[in-house]
Amino acid sequence: MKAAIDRSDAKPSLTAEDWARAALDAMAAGGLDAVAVEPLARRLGVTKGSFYWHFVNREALLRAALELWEKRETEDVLARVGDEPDPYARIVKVFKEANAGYRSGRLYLAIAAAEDNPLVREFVQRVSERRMQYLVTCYEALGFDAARAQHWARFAYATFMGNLQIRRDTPALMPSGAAFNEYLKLMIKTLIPRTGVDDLAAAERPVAIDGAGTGTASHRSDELNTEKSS
Amino acid sequence: MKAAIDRSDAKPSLTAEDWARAALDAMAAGGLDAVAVEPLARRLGVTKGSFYWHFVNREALLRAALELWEKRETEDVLARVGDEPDPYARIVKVFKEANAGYRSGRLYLAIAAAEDNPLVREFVQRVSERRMQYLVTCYEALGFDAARAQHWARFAYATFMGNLQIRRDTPALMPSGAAFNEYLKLMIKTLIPRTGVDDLAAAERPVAIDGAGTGTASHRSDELNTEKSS
DNA sequence: TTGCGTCCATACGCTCGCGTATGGTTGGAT
DNA sequence: ATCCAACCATACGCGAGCGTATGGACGCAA
Repeated sequence: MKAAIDRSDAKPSLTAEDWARAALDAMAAGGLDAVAVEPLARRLGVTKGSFYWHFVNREALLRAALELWEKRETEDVLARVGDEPDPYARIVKVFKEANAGYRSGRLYLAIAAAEDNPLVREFVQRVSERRMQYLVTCYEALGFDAARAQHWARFAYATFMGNLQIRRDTPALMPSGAAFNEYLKLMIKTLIPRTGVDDLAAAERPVAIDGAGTGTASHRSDELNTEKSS
Repeated sequence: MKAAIDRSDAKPSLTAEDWARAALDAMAAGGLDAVAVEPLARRLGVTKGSFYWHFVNREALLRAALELWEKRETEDVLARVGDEPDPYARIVKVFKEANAGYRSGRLYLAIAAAEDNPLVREFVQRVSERRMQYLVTCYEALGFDAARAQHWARFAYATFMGNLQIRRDTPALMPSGAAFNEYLKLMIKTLIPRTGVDDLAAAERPVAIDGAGTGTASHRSDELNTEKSS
């Protein structure tokens, strides 16, 4: 009855990326100082001897983890939505992805909380600015001028970040099911206004001016069957 | 020339609240695990011997600090705006206070980042829910029904929290001066809609129905001379 | 078989923070 | 003057994490 040891995916040696992944997991769960060599080694079923073969010290692991994070953040998140031609749909997708996933959002909050570490701060700043820049281009594609696009992008990004915070700190205040879809619809409708009717100086630009073509696209904020995993 | 020791406010013994204040400062700067006995003692110019006279252990200090924080949060922040009769002006004040102060916001982010600690989580949850509840009543006073008030309050609160995050993580993306006032004006105008013209189901309620009187108050979102200390 | 490089275990010293034990120094009441 | 309590310093043991120094075990090529 002694089950034969399955050698298929047991432990064919660890790689540096395995350590980086584990470091990110620990980060999401316990913050920066959860990225500790000995606890991680125990969790991976090895000892420190393994770690100090792959990395020179703890900071090297932290850097590897942050680089892996930045790579995921830019490749996966943005590249997956980047092929959407309609800027309106792009923003909607970002919002839906962000509020559905929550896992990467939670990781962001954990990493950003350690902004006192200069290395962490460097990565967080880059990732955050890139996200914002993406939103800015979306709003510019919708016909907003640079200043207005900046404001709306910041507005939307702040709302998105705040939703992550609410979901983490007071999950009871974040609705689910139909109420969540209503909430999402409200935010989307509010944060992506029709270009000429936006806010201040309403009569300045009568309608979408930028020749992006896709300007007054579908604008159907229904079929919001989000809600993947909590 | 040996200057006489100024006995006025030198060190007439420390109180437990002194320790709690120092703990909150440390928390804002370095997170939860910056609330360490010996480092705090060094910063206060004493030794651990002093600490363990006032508190039984580290957790007692943490609890005292969190209680002090909750007290500040409810007394100072809410009580200072609570005497404003107009609900519209109340929301505006909350937004302006929040975006100007930043010190209490930064502290919130630092504390909330340690949500893995059950004690911290308890306090964060209470404070956060109370803030939200306050906003909900504001929106209800504006004439929104319960569900809609919930959605708008959550929306506004999320935006506010996200602004804190942006200001901390990428301060370069947060404008200052006139541009900041524009940004504030945009958010206020967007997040406090006129009651009948709000969003979904526009024709349901023709105008402010709740007899709150102050419904269609001033709505002047000018004179936004915010910007106190960065 | 021998040799070498990869990957990891074991053992050690160091630092730092927690908690305890104990003694010392004040100020005020009697 | 005396005594007690408030307040703090000093010294110790403990655990945990970092980094180093080794010494295996294992695979693979010559």
